[in-house]
Parts: sequence; structure tokens; C-alpha cells
Amino acid sequence: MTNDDMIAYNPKQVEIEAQAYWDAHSSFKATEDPDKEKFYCLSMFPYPSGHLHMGHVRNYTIGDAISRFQRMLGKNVLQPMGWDAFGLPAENAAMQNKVPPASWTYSNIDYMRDQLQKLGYAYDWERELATCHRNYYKWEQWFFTRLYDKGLVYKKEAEVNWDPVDQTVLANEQVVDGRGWRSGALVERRNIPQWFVKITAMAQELLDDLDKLEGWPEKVKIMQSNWIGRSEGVNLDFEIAEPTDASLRSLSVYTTRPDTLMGVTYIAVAPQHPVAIKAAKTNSRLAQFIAEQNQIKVAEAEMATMEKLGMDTGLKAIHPINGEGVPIYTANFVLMSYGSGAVMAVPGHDQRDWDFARKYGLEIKQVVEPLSGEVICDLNREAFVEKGRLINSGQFNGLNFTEAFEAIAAYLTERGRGEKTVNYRLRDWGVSRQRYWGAPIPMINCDACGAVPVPESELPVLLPEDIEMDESGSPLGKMAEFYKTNCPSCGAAARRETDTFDTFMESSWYFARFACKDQNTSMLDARANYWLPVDQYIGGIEHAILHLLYARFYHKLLRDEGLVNSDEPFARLLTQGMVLKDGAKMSKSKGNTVDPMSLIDRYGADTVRMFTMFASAPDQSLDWSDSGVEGSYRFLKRFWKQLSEHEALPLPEMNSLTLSAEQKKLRLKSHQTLAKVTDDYKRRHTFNTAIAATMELLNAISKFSEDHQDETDRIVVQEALEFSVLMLAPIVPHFCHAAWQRLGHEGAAMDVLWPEVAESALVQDNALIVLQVNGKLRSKIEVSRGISKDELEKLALGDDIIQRFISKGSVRKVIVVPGKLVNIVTG
RNA sequence: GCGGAUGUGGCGGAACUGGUAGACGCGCUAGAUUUAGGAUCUAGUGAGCUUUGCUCGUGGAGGUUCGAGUCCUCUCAUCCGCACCA
Repeated sequence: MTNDDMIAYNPKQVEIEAQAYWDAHSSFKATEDPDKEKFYCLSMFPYPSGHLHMGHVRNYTIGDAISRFQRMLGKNVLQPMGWDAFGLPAENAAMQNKVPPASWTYSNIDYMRDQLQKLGYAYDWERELATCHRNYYKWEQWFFTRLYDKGLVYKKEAEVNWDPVDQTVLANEQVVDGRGWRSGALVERRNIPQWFVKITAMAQELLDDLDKLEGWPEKVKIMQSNWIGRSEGVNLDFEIAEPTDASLRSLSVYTTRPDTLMGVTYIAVAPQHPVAIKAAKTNSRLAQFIAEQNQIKVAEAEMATMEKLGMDTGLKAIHPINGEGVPIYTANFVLMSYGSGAVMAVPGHDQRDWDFARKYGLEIKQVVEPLSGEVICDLNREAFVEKGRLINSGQFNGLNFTEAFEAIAAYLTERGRGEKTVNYRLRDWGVSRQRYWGAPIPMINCDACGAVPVPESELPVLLPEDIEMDESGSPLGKMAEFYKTNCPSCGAAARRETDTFDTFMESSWYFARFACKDQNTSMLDARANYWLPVDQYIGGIEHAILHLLYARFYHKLLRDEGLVNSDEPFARLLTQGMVLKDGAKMSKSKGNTVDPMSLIDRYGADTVRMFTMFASAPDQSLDWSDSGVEGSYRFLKRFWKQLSEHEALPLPEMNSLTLSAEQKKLRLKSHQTLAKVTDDYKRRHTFNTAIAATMELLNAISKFSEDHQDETDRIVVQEALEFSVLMLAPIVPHFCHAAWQRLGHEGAAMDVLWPEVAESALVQDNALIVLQVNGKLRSKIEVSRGISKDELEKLALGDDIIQRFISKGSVRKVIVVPGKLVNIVTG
């Protein structure tokens, strides 16, 4: 052993050398090759907020470990990286630092790219893209005009949070306790015209195709399914008694419980409902109430958690079956954006209606009784919400839920007062933002022609980057040179749309653009179909619904345009958990962040990568621990020393037949570990247990090496060490790059094929059998694997310790699980 | 409020198919080494007790089973999402 071999582990040097090797060999450049099985591994791209946080490090280390593992399996791996570059924080930073959002964003990208490179991720940097580049958003604008031509986008009025002092639209995040975060003014809901994409047209397919996503966590599919919220019910009309306005003769409601129709005792409409607004014209108290309800931010959680309030509009609705008049209330828990903005209230059989009826002294009527006498129904205490048998419902008495549903639906249909309907909770995707730092919506508003899409030849509609931001929102609306234009259709003077796209538009197709980001004559090309779908997608659980649903939708739109040939963008999904510190989410506002770069400076990237992968399973939350990082560093140092103490090649080939029992045992451990780790990487994605198993193997090697030093011993140890290095190579790639060479090999660990488990090494003669008495562990015996059930039972009953426990009572039953355990039940 | 998850030693976690609870690591204790500190190495480490061993123990309360951290019912706590944060 030379002095050179004993050099202590120097992460900085190891990492610089490994990265230099990968750079020199363009190791991560991905090229389309139809003869090789492809593997597209993608981590959700970051918003360039300034610097990497631990959540990024965790996300990208998981993706990198999977990429490198798949590469070692011999696949043609693509792992790209880019920037979700548009968004609100750039505008805030611009105001704070008096720097244009564009230059702030570009310098952040440069800084963060450097950070990612220090972490040694196996990205094909030639494919890097940023969504704020004209070559990216040009195609997004083009695609939007295609969707417009197909009738898949439309304009309608929708509510926003309006700050009356700053005269600007606020994001939900910018509304704190009902007030604008800068001005402190009470926000108001305001209706403005906005663009929508018809995602509801694809609601059923988005729901149905969840079944195809076998590689997705069940919880994410359930969340998406609930979000889409398909329900079957009945749409029906209530006429309004004594209408004073011809346009407001009736109001329509949707219900999934038409069986309770005879129990309706009032109607509740949203404060924004035309009926409420109409009634308020002659009722100042009602107008006041509605105005108060409009000072609540536009967020469902806000609505759902506030006190349920309502007020009588004074109007009456005519029950479509019995013709009786029921009062129409306006209530703050009815959402204008869901269904028709009005609900029929059945306080006897809906808890929220019951609570409201109690509060306002409205009638509670029972029309459903339990099917069995054991079920309690006491409408004085709470609503009876279960399905049952109809009572107090005239001709429908005695029917069960299904019969009543059909009979009442048929009754209403015959009389033209209603019909069966499938309803979705999902709403169309509003893509207009009254913001500057986003992709301009490529539309032109002409007085004569209306909204006209910008022709392809004039795309992209460039976002001017050299601007100044102030508190009063987007500068685009004040820039005549931006918005003054001519109508592409009639040539008259017209005004360009000054709203920009929701940033979810950019993140809904970037995965496809990575395949062909240099393509300048079309949005996508054939390379997209080589790489897509993404084989493994990794990102935070917080994206379980919105981003992932929009991306699935967009992918289907791309398919319908003939740009991709798959139905779904992401074959497998891994949702990583949050990074916590002291039990709370690591965040700037809580002041509990840990800077990855200072740790990398101190311990090296491999230690940081190792700790984030070891501390917990990727889909669980990760509790940050400084001493845990220290432990990972210690492990690498120990491993380095262990490698130095081993005399590596040249050694002869292993002859498995001549191994001693001890040598066989270590070889068994090596191959058992390899089998486990392979499964952990490939199927379970539990890198924490893969690392733990490798540590166990290294502990076993240590113990073995203490008194085994001959040549055959070293052959067995060489194999065990090689396995260990290759098994950790996806997680601590720099370390393993150097370690592989220390084990006497030329070339790079990352180019080595994943080793194969030798079945012959796994053969064991004996099995350890657990002996239980009444389910409690009492003894263990080692028996030959070939032993019969009867013999095993006999051996178990004859065991000394077992004898002591069963001598008191009689043996009633013996359960034998071959190769595992014997449980003796006494009585 | 609705939807989804999580809960196991002093701490992070393991136990994959109902079959040895606590792998692996951190921390701690003792010892070795060291002028000291640090680093390193060795051993121990769920709790309790009448300590060759026994009893208890996976948020709580019930249940199913020869056997439950794992399955079922109820319940408590914490976290995430709720459509303009990304």
C-alpha cells in the first residue's frame, strides 16, 4: 500500500475531479437512439427565486439517483433541467430592488445553475430552457391561437381580488386577513373579462385516464378524482313567484339528491346570483349584506371556513311538484362558480342546510326515513343524511333512493322542469393574469371584430423586458407602444391584450419541449415522441392537483393537435415530502432555513446528497438534522478508509465452489444486499433503506476483514466492496467515481452496468425458525430447509424452552409456517 | 368546511405479503487513544421488574385473528391542497 492510498477523504478534490471527468466525456448528453430503451427522468423545474433551498436539493437528488440507476441498467437516459421563469416574485423583487423582473430572473438563473452544477446532477445542460425565452413562449402563444380556432378557449367575466388603493388585482397570496398586503385596504371582489380554457370539456377523459396511471401514487389519483368531482344528479327549475323582471322568471338548481325534493323548505343563492342582486335593488339591508359578502377574497377555503350567514331576499320560489312557495335566501356558503350558483335546501336531510335552517328559524321537514329501525333519525338533533325510504312525499312515498331518483327525474323531465345531469366540480381554467412578468396573451381586441388572435407570422408577442415596476400593477397597460396595434382582420386601430398567461401554462408542456428545445419551426417535433411519456416524474406533493392536472390536460390538447402520440405525459410519479426543520416546514418566513451551499462547502455535495436520501423515504417528510449530516460525512470517511485498507486488484477470479463457510456467508450477504438494493431503487424508490442495507454490508465486511486476510478472503471482500460502491454510485456519484478507481478499475463507475445477483450465492441450507407460544416469541431454532411440516412441528414441541411453557396446559393447536415460524396454542 | 396524508425509543427512521417491533443512523453512557480539545476505535443503549428471566410497549378506545405497527370501527393531534404562490 502506498502513502497515496492512505490520503484522507477530500470531498472537494474528489468532486472537482469527477465533475471534470463527466464534463470532458459529455457524459450526460442524451441522444435519440431507437435501438436503445429510453428512460426519461424529470424533476419538476424550479422557479428561479434566487438560490436553491433544501426542497430543491431533495427533489433533484431523488431524480438524479433514479436517472443514474436507470443508466446503469443500460438505458438511454434523458435528464434535463430548466427554469419556470415567469411569476409573481420577480415583480415583487423588481419593486423592492428597482431592477427589471427580467434581469433579476436571468441573474438568479445563472446563480442557481452554478449551484446545481456543484451538486453534480447528471443533466444534459444542452437542453436547458427558460419559459421566459421568446422561443419558448412563442409556441405557447401559437398553441393558444390554435385552441381559439378550435373553440377551446373563450372569454367571460370572472372575479378577482381588487385592491382599491393600489388600483390593482391581487393574488390570493397577496391578500392577508382580507386586506391588500401592501396597502392594507380591504379587498373587493371585482368582475373583469378573462380568458378560459375549456378543461371541463375533457373532465371525463381526465377522470377515466387516471386508471391508466399505474405508476402514480393512489393518493394523488384520489385527490385528482375528487377535484374533478363527477356527480350524477338532476338539474331543475324553480319558478319565481310574482316576477317583476321578465328575464328572471325562474332559477335553476342542481341536486344529487332529487329524492329529497319534497323536503325543500327554502332556496339558497350565492350573494353574486342575479336573483340576489335583483332583490337588493329594492332592499337596502340586503344590498348591504351582499356588499359585505363581496369583501371576502376569492378563495374557496375562505368561504368554507367563515360563519354561515344568510338573508331573506323576500322572493319566493314555486316548488315544481307541489306548487308551494318557499323563501329564497342568499347565503355566503353558496358558490357562484359551482353549478348554477343556487341550491335547493333540504334541512331535514343535509347537515349544512339543517344548521342554516336552525339559525334562521326555517322549516325542517322529514321526507326520508331509515330503511331499518335500528338507525336513529332525530331531526331535532341533526339532519338525517343517509339514503332511505321516502315519506311525506305524496305519490313518491315508499320508494327507495334509486327508485325515487328515477321517478322524480322522470316526473320533471315529462313536464319540462328538469333533467338528469352529470355535473363536475372542476371549473374551466382561467388563464388571464393582470400581471406583467408572464407570456402575453396573443389576442387583439378590435371594436368591430371583437377578439382576434395574433396571426402566426406575428408571433411571438414579445414581452418588453426593459421596464420599471410600480405598485399599481402591470406596466403593459400603460405602454402605448405595446398595446397600440391594428386589427389583423379589418386593419382598424385596435388594442392588444395586456394580460399575461397563468404560469401553469408554461409548466404544462415544458416536459415535451425538452425533447426538442432547439426546434424553431414548430412547437414540437418527432423527438418528442421518442422521449415521451416521461418515465419518471418527481416533484412536491403540493402539486398533486393543479400542476399535474393542467399538465395532463395540456398533453391531451397536444395529442389532439397531432403533436404527441401518447395520452398521458407522466408514466410514473413520485411525490416527494416536505423538508422540515424542528417539525415545521423549512421556509424563509419561519426563518428556519438551512443553506445547502454552506453545507456543500463544509462537507461536499456527496454528504448533502447522502443525508437527504438517508433521512427518510422520499415520499415522507424529511426532518433536517445537523448531526445527521455529520453522521453521513462520518460514514463516507469510514467507507473511504475501508477502501484504503483493502488490497485491490489484481486478484484472480472467484471460484465459488472452494469458498469456506465464512466466505460463503459474506458472499451471501453481498448478493442479498444487492437484491434488496436493486428492488429498493427500481420498484420501491426507498433510497433510505438501500443506504441502510449497504451500511450493513460494509459493517459485515469490516467484521470479516478483522481476521480474514488471505487471497480468497480478499476476493470475496473485493466483490462486496465493488457492490457497495456501485450500489451507492447513484446517490454519492463523486465519491463512487473515485472509489471505483481505488478498487483498481479504469473508467467511470457510472458507465459500469448494474451487477447481477448470482442465484447460487443465495442458496442457504438452514433456516431460522421462530417458535411462539400463544403468539409470543419464546425460542428460535435452526433447521434444515428441506424439513417437512410434521418434523418441524415435532422439533418445535421438543425444544427445551418451549417444553417449559407448554407443560402447564394442553396443546390445543399448532400453526406451522414452513421456513418461518411455529406457533403453539395452549388452552 | 371539504379533500388527502402522517403519528413507532431521547431523535430521524426500519419492519415490503398479518408472522422475531426498534434494522440503519443520530444522540447518550462507559472504555481505549490523545498534553488537552477535536477526531478515531471498542462495548452498551425501548421501559419496568422480584433480572438465568418475566411483564409491558407502535397517538387513544374498542374489535377481528393462533398471531395486529400492519386489517376493521370510532376518536385525538399534526401537516399538505382548495383553483391568482410556484
